[in-house]
Amino acid sequence: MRNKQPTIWDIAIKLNVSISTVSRALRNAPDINPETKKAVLELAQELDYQPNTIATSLRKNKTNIIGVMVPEFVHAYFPNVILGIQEVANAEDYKVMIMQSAESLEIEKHNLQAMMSSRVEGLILAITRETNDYGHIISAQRKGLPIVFFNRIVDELPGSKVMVNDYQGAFMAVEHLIQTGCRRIAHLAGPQNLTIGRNRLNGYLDALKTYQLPIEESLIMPCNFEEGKTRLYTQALLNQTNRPDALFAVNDPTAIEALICIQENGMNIPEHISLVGFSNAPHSAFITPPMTSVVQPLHEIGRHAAELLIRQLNEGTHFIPETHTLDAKLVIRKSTRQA
Amino acid sequence: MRNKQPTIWDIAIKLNVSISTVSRALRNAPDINPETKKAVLELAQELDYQPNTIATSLRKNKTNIIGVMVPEFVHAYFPNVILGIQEVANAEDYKVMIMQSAESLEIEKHNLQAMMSSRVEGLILAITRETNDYGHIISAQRKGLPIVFFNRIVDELPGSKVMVNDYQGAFMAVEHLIQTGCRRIAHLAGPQNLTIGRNRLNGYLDALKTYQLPIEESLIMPCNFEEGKTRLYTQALLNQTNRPDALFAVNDPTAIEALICIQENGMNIPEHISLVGFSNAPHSAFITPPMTSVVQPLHEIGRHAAELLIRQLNEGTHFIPETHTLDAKLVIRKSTRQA
DNA sequence: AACGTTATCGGAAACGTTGCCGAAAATTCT
DNA sequence: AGAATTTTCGGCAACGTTTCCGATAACGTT
Repeated sequence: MRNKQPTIWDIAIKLNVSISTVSRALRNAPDINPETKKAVLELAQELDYQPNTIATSLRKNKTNIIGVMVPEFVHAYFPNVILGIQEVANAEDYKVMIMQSAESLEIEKHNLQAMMSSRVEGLILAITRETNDYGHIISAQRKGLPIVFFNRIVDELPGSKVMVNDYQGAFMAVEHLIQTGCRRIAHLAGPQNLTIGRNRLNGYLDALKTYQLPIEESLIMPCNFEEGKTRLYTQALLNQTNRPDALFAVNDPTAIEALICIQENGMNIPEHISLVGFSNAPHSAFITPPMTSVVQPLHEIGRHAAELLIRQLNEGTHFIPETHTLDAKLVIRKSTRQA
Repeated sequence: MRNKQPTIWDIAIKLNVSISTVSRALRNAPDINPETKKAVLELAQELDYQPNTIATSLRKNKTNIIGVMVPEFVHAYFPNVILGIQEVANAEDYKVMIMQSAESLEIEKHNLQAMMSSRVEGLILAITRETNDYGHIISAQRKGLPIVFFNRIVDELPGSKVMVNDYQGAFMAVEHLIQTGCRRIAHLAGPQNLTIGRNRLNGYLDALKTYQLPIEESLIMPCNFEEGKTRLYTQALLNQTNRPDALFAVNDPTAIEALICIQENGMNIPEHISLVGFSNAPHSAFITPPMTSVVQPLHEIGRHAAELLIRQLNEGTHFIPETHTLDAKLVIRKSTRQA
């Protein structure tokens, strides 16, 4: 059904010149008569000629495509990062090929092969949570595929990385609680085997130290991202005789669970107790009360990843991978007291 | 930097056969000795050979890529549709090339050119809200590009279409408001150049008529999907002396903006005012209060669109475009009163 | 008048595949 | 045995471009 699109051949025939000449006219080659160039361009316009990028890619051995693979894109996190990627990629005349691995290692492998087959020039990758074997990734890198990692970082793998500063984000959150008058600040902590859990705990601890508040073991609850547990630990905190006046949660789902528990106890946020989350997803703004949360610069993550990748593409072998750590931002809403 | 990947040439040399033979071995050609085939496949495996799809596409004049262009994908709507598209596309061995037009006609045109240039075999398209000139689309279709439209439908354009029954969904939503006792129901309307906007408005109007409620122009606000505008119009509604007791929003982002505005005015949902959205995004369940909303079968939309497109690709010129209309469902949550 | 320069162009190879056509080798049939 | 057939393979053109290299013509220089 697909009608053939016009080629430089068609243009050459109609103008009675060679395809070389047409080719020269269409790019900005120097050795061509301005008049013939004008004629070619006009005819190209008239025929609505679109260069066949397939042929160009084959000939030049360059696709101008960078791959992006993420575990999913139905939540706002990855789409927003991709937006940032596309911004700089488009500006640098790269196209973006997006794939999603659905949190499946099998699909990740398969997609990676497809990307190699499509000859993407580089890859921006967030691995699945079940990816514990890196053979396919290492193999691709060994074949010369530059990869930039983000969100899910594996220290052992070479390549540039873009991450957010969990420590600093946690510090700011707790600092804000302190500055708004809270003195007994509990932490609903994440798994300590993940750097994300450790870093956020450390930010919490250091903020307390900096402001010379005592650190109490009984205020640090290992919720570990586990649904249900948070509720129990929050209840335990509320039952303490000297109940905390603020909660810093390791992420937003944890914070929301705590919020529900607090409200069920008939307490008000932030009058009785302040609450801060750590955001993966920016819709924490829409709950009641809108939640104060540490938000990540999603756009910026994408921009940095794309910039790093494109720099590597340009600089070639003497590019040295970089790790960029971006600061998080504290967005103050209504779940904490006013300063 | 990119190390050259192995080609059938490399395999041919090492095995002392011709490239034709290697090619035959790699696809499932009949006229080849099983032993040589085995040898080729083993060596290909060992070298981790990935066929160059660029070359194949050029040679076969077939890219096996279908394009998808959407106005945005930071809200859950389009990503979920794309998921459905990918499901059937992958099953049929098509790859999906995703682009987003950022609600800009300029970008839409540019992307369409890029897609033509990349020789996508067909396109699944949701136009931007500012697309009122269809020259670029018609021109692409005239060149033989099959296009399936969804979400934003233009009746005048030929091609298959997948839509949800906006009229029926809107009718149900307003009917529910009426049945739960609301009498002054406002509509935060969408752009009237889009059928989606018109149909939802018509559903609203007909529901009012059916239940013999008066239609008031002052209750119909042209929010047009524009961020910021909704807030102003909602405020205007709340300022009316005889303020409405219910809002039916043309989509969820609009509804959420209205919700924020209402809450900022210190009013309660649904006690003071009921609110119904029309779902682009299924996380309307997680806001406070959880929002009553017309939900669309997003996955199914994607599946239908991809199936229609691929059928058209297979059947060629004697394919007759179809329009599929899928029913929406009203999910009653807490932003409307109980019946 | 013979030469070198310059501007402009055409020819042809190449990118990695596929697929047609025909050749050689192996097999079967008279 | 030779002929006919089948199996297996190699040669080659083609897909649409880019790019190198050399050719032609027009020009200016001695």
